[in-house]
Amino acid sequence: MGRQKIEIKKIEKKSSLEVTFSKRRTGLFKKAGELCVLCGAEAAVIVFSPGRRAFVFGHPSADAVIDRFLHRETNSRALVPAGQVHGHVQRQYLEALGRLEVKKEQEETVGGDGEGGFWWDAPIENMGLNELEQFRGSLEELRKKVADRVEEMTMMMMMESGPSSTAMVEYAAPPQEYNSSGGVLHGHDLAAQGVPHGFDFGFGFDEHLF
Amino acid sequence: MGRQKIEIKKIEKKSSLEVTFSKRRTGLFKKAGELCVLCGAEAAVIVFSPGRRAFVFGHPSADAVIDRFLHRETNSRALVPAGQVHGHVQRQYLEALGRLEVKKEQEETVGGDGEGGFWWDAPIENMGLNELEQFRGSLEELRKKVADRVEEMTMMMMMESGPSSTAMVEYAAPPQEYNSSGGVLHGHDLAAQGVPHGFDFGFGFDEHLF
DNA sequence: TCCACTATCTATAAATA
DNA sequence: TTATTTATAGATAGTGG
Repeated sequence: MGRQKIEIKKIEKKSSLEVTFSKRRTGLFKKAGELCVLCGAEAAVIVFSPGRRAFVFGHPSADAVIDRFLHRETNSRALVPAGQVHGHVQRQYLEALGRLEVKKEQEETVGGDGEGGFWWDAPIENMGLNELEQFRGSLEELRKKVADRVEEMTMMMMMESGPSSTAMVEYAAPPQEYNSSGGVLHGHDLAAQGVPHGFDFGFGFDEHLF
Repeated sequence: MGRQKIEIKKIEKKSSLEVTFSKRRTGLFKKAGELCVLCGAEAAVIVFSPGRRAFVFGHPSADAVIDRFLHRETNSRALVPAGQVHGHVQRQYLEALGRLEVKKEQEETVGGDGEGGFWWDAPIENMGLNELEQFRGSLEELRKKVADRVEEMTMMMMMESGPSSTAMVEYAAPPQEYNSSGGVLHGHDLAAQGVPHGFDFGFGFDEHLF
């Protein structure tokens, strides 16, 4: 919004950066305040400037909101960064990449023979109604899993700006399930049964972000 | 911004409030993200919906920023003695951290070894931009594939029910669901109770100088 | 069916380069 | 200060629980 469009990447010119920081921080706080008033929400915003100064907004107060958050006294369906993860992830990723390649090849031969295909390519022509219904449910769950994953990745990519990363991931999980599971990156439980998890077809920040 | 100007005061119509909350929260997070990228800042935003759910944004992570804020890990020219005001919260934070650690461990086991996980569960946190893009492409492909498959099956099932069935075969999920459009206001807006109405922007601003 | 969001489209108000 | 990009009000539909 301004005389010209800008790319969302780090501003190099120090003076511009400072001006922008100041203006946008103000705008951010204002919007947070409006959200609170308009919707009766409670919110806290903490911003550290590149110069390491802390700016805080809070309603009813930053501490109150943080406190409430830390208590997780709610169905934390929080969006939190999936960020900084442990060292061996890199290796995991490489392995995953490997599997990915395999998958692609398999996909190319889809329809060919039953052996190389995936469960979702099973012939449905001969299934009974019940079987079909179940099968479809599984497909839908898989679809959500994938859709969620795509969304998550989109978020990550939006924020991606070098080696550091930001993303919003659903912390999901109602309170009672908290101790046993609670991340979108899961889905193992069902996977073990050969049944993919969840479903949804909403893409959030798919197109008009940044 | 929008079809018409609105006053910044609590929205009374519940359905509008919910829609507005969702949209503005999204916008707020986006702006926070832009501020971080543009200015190399770190920020956390915590929002509690009137429905009392927590939504959190953070870069590099909400916990990191909150931690930094609570510990005043900056050149302490703090206006408020950290220990005094925040001691309580700090302890809670540590407790929360503990829970978090547990969660992380669980997450780590997901993609742990080659077997058991699916490729789409690969950790994306440390992927580079290119890799992310590729990965996302694959996910999108899969998503389409699955979506098509679901559609095909839906068709099949409709045929399968045949001309005899009384049609109302509640399809478990997507094809045609009822809609829940506009809501009558109900009233258990608990969160709003504790929130002072009609504020004029004199609240909550708090700059922590260091 | 209700609840609490989330998505999408357009016209227009606001943020901001 | 503006010109211009963006966010979002309003209307409506869809989602998962």
